[in-house]
Amino acid sequence: MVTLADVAQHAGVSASTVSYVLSGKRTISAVTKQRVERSIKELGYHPNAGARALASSRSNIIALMMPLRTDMYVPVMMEIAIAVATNAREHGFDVLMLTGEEGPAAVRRVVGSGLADAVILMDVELNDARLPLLRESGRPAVLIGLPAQTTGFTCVDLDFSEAGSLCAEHLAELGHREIAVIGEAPAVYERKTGFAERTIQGLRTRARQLGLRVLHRPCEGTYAAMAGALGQIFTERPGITGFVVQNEQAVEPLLSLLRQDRRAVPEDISVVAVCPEQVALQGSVRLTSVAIPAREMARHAVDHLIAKIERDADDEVFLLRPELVVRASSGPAPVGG
Amino acid sequence: MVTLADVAQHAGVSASTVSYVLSGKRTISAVTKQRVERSIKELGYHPNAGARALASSRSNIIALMMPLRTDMYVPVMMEIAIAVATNAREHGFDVLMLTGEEGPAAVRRVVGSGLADAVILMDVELNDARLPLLRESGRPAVLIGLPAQTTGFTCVDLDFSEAGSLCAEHLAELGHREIAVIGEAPAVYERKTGFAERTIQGLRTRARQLGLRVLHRPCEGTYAAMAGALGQIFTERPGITGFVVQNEQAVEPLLSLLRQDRRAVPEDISVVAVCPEQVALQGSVRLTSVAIPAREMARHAVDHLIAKIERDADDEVFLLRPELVVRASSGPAPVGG
DNA sequence: CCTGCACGTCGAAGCGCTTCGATTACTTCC
DNA sequence: GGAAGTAATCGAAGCGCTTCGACGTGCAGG
Repeated sequence: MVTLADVAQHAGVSASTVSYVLSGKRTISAVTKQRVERSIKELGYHPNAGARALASSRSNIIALMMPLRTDMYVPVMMEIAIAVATNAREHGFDVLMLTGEEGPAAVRRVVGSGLADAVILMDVELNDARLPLLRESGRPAVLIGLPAQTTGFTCVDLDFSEAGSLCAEHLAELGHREIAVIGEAPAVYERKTGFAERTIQGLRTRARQLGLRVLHRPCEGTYAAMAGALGQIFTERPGITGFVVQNEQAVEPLLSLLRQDRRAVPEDISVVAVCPEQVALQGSVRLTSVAIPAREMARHAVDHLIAKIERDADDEVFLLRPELVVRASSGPAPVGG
Repeated sequence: MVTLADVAQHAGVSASTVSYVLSGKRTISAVTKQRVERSIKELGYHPNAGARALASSRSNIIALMMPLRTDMYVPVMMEIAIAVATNAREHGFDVLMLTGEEGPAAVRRVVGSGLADAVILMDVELNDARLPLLRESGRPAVLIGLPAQTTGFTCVDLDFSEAGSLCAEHLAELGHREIAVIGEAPAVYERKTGFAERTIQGLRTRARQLGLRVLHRPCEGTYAAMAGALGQIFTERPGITGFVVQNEQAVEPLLSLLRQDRRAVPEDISVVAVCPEQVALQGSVRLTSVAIPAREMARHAVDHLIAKIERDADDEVFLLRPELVVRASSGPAPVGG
């Protein structure tokens, strides 16, 4: 194992000089710098992470706490995770992956031991047990999601309320008067993550203003569940001509069932989804949708976290503006509907 | 920040005693032990990870190198990642998430700096550029997947060849004589990950023995691609009555298109999938399938890696035995087919 | 009674790095 | 021409932990 001292000796300088070449925290002459850099390369030197962390009390590691459950938004979570990792690397940070398994204790452990310099929390619940711990730890943190109480944290999320509102607007503009919202599985609502509620609330508010009638049904993302829900929905409200779906797993079942039911999309029924772009593009119908911008969220989260670590930036709440893209699944309400 | 020394002082013992209480590497009297443990609790002490790593040259971190691309097997990857993390924690290890982005350099960095004690590589290609680096680093490593040259590594993977074989057998037993295999997207084959090839090869070998005629078509997991492929397939081989699908994204498009085509599953057409259990259970039809056992793979990988770290266990190749579960998507070949 | 051995504890060295003065050698400016 | 500064480098302290050897103590065996 090659150490700083080895490099110093090889280059004929002191250890501190090598360190300063590496960190750039003091001016070093071009000649010395080159000599040191050559030695580093020749010896194949890699600074020891542990020693570095100990001496500088900075690990250059960000902890990313992921949801344990894989029942929801898997692609989004994965995309966020990968984007966080990629982005963090650009700032010289690595990412430690924590699962929900360990619960709030994980936060204490990772932060208390100085393993991570900062934390990103995914799948944040309204009254998340991890938040008080994190707050008192004083470590920089960014939440992906929106808890009830945001003080002390930077939060990044899609403005789901606005997303819901956009969906209502779009369908209203197309002349629809009665719509159904297929929501996430009931478990998601029970978990109090907030985003599902915010969507439906934003949608309802706008719908009221526009004179749109709304029926909301949480629904598991299986064919069976969807078939059940759909039957009920049409029995209860035969006049429904529009669907808003916020449950990526439910999208294909819905489309497939409508097809079996001889209801044409978009001629008879319009469908708008709140889902990752990929889902909207890849299904049997190119969906009119509001995208969930996973990468952008990850980018914001990491950038802000780094800013907090390095020059302790202020807390902020980033509510990303949703955009509705019209594709092939929505159209004018059928005449006489 | 509370240190070992603080705890020692508070408990009225020396620092080394505290250390030994923590590690259990020397016998400590019950009395002292309790006293120390109380002090630890009272002071809220957390050992500093950096100092520990420096002193012991063990970081208790495993690096998990994930595929960058999210074009394939996302749920499987995610499930593996989470299972790896969960499992590692049970052994007192944390998991550092590396993406493919950085390429082989990531291996060098993480291993050279002592950031990680060991590495798990996912999405291993036949002649993966990371392998030589890893081999010369001498760090314990486990590969998920099967490269051309396995010496020096422990590998964990599903026995895809056997999986293919099982699919052929099942369809042959049901009386099918001509089948089609819907494979992964062409890009997956070009990438030379091997598993897709192994499946088709195992399937072909068994099919030959059983007098089964096979048509193999790699296919993107979109409706459009699937529609195109399906058209071609039935034109080319109208007698086909069975499908084997190894592309989780293609499963629903296939079922949906068959339905539109008025071909009933399983009466007219049998479908067998090689996919995660969840996909097999959640679609419009409960699929006869060979499961991809993500968790089991993760468990094997972590357990063996820990064994290598702690008592440097031998390299092994774990080829998990696939199991075909019969569900609603396969049945006897139609008479006169 | 002394030797030998296990047990329980301590002290000190050292892991590889960062960082804070201190030092030296030049400039620059009045 | 000397004071004052600046640039480039070095030495040493110390980050918080692990670990090795040493040092009592108490007890069994000869």
